Amino acid sequence: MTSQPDSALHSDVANPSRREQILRAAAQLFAERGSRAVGVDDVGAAVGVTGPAIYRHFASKDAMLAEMLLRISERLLAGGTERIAAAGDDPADQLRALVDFQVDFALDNPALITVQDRDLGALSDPDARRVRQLQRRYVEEWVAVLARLHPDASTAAVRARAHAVFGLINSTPHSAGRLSRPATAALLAEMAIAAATAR
Amino acid sequence: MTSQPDSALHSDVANPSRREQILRAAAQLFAERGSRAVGVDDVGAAVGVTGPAIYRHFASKDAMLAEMLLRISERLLAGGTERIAAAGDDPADQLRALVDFQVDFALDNPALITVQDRDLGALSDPDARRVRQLQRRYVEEWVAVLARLHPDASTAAVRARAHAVFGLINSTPHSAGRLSRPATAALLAEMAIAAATAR
DNA sequence: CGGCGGTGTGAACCGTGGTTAACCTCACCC
DNA sequence: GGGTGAGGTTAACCACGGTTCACACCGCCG
Repeated sequence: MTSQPDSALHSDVANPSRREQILRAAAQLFAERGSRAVGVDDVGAAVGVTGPAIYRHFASKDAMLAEMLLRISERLLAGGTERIAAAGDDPADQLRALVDFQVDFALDNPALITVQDRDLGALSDPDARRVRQLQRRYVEEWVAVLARLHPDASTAAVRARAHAVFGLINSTPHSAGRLSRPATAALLAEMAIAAATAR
Repeated sequence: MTSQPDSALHSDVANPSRREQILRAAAQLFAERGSRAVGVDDVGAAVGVTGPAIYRHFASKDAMLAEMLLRISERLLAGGTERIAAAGDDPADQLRALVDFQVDFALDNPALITVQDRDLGALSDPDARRVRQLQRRYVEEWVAVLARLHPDASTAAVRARAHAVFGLINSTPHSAGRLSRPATAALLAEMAIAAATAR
């Protein structure tokens, strides 16, 4: 799951294609200022290129954002499914696996977390629908696990619980900094489990 | 037509001044689409008026947003201080008071919650600084209480914990709907306390 | 060598949207 | 009853930013 010699059309972390560089820089800028507040020129400048050069790699600014959000949702859904499968049958183990996964993702990609819930509304209707569908499927993974831990709770309550746990873990971008990464991870995981299993 | 001579400069909930109507409509629209995506015309239309009419009540669109965010921060800080004072000396009681307060606020004003952390970056530097200062003071109220409950935790850890609890409670806008208000309030409060006191 | 696809540039185009200007109406008041 | 000021309206102004265009550069392949 690390660097392959890139036979498959440049998707390396070490030597990213220009397209990839743009996507990363854009994610960073979008997270800092909001997608509507950053210009195409800003994104270009961030990778050492002028604004219009972007259009050699993306059809439009909106297409850039759409691809960004779709990727995030896909990564989360795929990762969640995988972690659950690897965790065995005990719902408590599955919960811990999901929590660890989400905590790692949030700590590794605070910018993506921020963009995902701030700029979803800037997408075109069809794109927004696809992203929301992926997000919903991911949430349902959590709901299924939480439902087994709270057998007598309504699905509405379980879903609200899932969203609350996301909110807790995704608070990372707000508290970024002072605490060390492993300490933050341990703290968030502990709190998330406590919140998820409360009552 | 609607104007009612209000002894105290029109700040009624039942019969709000035009200025007040605008602020509320704007908060709603900003929450739904983001401040940069809603036009002055949209805000005007929402209160049955044309766009430029806004300028009879606000110096600019940015001034509108600034006043909105400043009020939120002030209400939170004032409310937090008051609830702590009314809760007595036991930090556990103080925590519960803060949690209940924040839960009520979040459930009563999901739009304001959304706008506050999404559009802070759209403020002018001086306005943003004032809002951040008020927010920081509110956070510090929480930190003080949490510190007494976790005597051997670093301030950085306690601050991260506070942000995580905010994230949990402020998840309301995402899970809005299906569950009844009192049920949601009870669930969020329970989870927040569990997360705040975990370990 | 010569064309060709891929990438980048500066200039120009143009819609959108915040803001201002000029004018209107009407309740209120001396 | 005419002046006044608050609050609206429409039309115009203007800056900003996404997008397109025409052109340049360059590595590569036949």
